[in-house]
Amino acid sequence: MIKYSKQRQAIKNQLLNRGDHPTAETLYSELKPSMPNLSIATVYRNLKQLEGMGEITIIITDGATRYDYNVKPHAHFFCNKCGAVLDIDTDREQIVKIGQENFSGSIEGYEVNFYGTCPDCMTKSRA
Amino acid sequence: MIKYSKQRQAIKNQLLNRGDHPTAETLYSELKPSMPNLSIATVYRNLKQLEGMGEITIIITDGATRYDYNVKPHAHFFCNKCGAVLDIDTDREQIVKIGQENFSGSIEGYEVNFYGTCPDCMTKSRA
DNA sequence: TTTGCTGCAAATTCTTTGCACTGGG
DNA sequence: CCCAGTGCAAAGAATTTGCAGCAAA
Repeated sequence: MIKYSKQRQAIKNQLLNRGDHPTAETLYSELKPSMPNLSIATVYRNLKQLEGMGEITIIITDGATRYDYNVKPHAHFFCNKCGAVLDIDTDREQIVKIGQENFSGSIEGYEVNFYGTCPDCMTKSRA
Repeated sequence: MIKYSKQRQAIKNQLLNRGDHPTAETLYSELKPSMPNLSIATVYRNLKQLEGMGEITIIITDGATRYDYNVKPHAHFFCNKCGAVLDIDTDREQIVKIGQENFSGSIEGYEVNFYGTCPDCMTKSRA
């Protein structure tokens, strides 16, 4: 049985409020001030548990793993200039269809990552 | 200037001959018998260098990083049953278009991973 | 000869685990 | 009460780095 814990609640809130894709370390250091004896292990344990319950999604990146509250199927965009990680809405049907075209197995899930220059950096470099 | 090294050559060959997506550890243990004082550090260094030169592609996975000789744009398929990593040909244009539909930045590259049951496992479970 | 490459081992980084303790149900 | 959840520190796994010797160019 899953019990309530204020640590888990705080982690969920933080992820939800940020709306972006922080690492476990980031969440930890943001929560630490208000919960001085929070442990990084607790953060990892809860993130893993939340993922198991389907409440969050993990994003495997070079270096550290990132976590995402978003439930809707979408893709991620990694800016090569500033390192930002953004969401891009994509149509599940279309993606799966493309994969299925040249593959006879069964596709149950997918993950799409785009790389390039984010709108912000494009604006900056134009200035 | 990049110098020839038999270690690097061996790593490239192994990657090319296998045709699949081994981890650095796998390559290392396969080459070790014929090169007894090969070091895992050398394997990592060369894989990173080859990636920088564009000769190979890295695939970031849960756990360990995998390496791929394939240059053509394609997607990867991860079998949830047997853990196999396979290639799926995909059309670059189509994928980038889908991303671009809801995003104003510039998409320069992408990576697509599919998850599901591979043809082999489908056959087995049917038996 | 010069400078990249190698092997080795130690160091890092990210994440997980063991354990005694606390607190929700 | 009982067991999931916690904090801490130690353990792990994957990868990187420092350095002295070796070997391409």
